[in-house]
Amino acid sequence: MQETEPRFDLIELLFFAYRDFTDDPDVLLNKLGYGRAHHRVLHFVHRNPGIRVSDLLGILKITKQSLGRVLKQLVDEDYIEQQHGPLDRRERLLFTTAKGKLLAQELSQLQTKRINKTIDLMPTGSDEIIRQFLYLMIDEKDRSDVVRLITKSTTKE
Amino acid sequence: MQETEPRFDLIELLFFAYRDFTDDPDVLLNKLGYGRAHHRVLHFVHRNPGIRVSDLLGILKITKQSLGRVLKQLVDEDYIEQQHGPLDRRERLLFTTAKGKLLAQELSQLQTKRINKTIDLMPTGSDEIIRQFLYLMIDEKDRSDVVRLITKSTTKE
DNA sequence: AAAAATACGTCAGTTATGTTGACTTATATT
DNA sequence: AATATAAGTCAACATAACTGACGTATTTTT
Repeated sequence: MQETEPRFDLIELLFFAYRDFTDDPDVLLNKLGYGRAHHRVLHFVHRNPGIRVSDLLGILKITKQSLGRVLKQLVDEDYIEQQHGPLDRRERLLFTTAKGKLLAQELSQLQTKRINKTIDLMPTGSDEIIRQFLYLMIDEKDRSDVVRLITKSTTKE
Repeated sequence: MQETEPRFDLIELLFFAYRDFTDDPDVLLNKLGYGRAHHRVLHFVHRNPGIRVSDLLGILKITKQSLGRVLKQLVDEDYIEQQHGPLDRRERLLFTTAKGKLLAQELSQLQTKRINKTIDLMPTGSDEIIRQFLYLMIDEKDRSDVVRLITKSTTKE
């Protein structure tokens, strides 16, 4: 059996980089009594206004029950609102409220700052290499879904 | 207030890439009844043979009680063994057993395969850019600690 | 029109992983 | 001898995930 030399450098850098990357939002979220689960839900609703519950489940890859708990809190506290689907009334389409948009922006600002500080220190063209690396690290079967998500609405307002 | 344009592309790529990156080991670990916490402990003990409990706590940034629970299982099931410190007998230095080394290797093989498959598809020199990016994403205060960890023992055997 | 499928929600119980706080034991340092 | 340190332990709790079963509204199929 051929043993590939382990890439401990990248394995460990990914671990530490991701930990600090998620820590900035976590600090703000904890002040509001929210966790990372709320962040993910708010983020993807913000980025995909009118997303259906079942599509959100598909993105997050969690169960309906898990989503239900955090979604209920976000709706109760007026960060997210639900509307019946115009064609199919069974659907509950999800939107961020003004309050929700603001929080989502604050959270993405924190992460954007860390990213921009980093990119600014690197050679021109690095960001394209990094995007490509992260893209190729995703399971092949999921890549087209991710591209569709990322290239979507720039959420201008 | 100046609004920086949010980097949704990198924010979301990081989310999906990290999810799939950790999913490979998770599948194997679940078969053994272990979770991600066990993985982290096993990994850092494997990479730092003879590490003290308190230093491991510093790396993982969890409490003694949390570590205690998973560490006890790994010791009981013969993946990790403890030895008294030769100079200070209060210390319990941690080592992987043969069984533990094997599992740690299998887990890092899975992650290494994903990394190498990715790097192979990219232009020469990309890995240095990626390393730099991940390094600079880490909190400045922690970078020297991380470098010390990463450049350590290549765990040859 | 009736039956089946779908979208969503909910109740109840479980697991994994983290937390605080208080205390113990062994050993080293002052 | 007194104090500090390294590690472990007991108890209680929080969060975020899980499974399984079931209910309700609505749409689609037969």
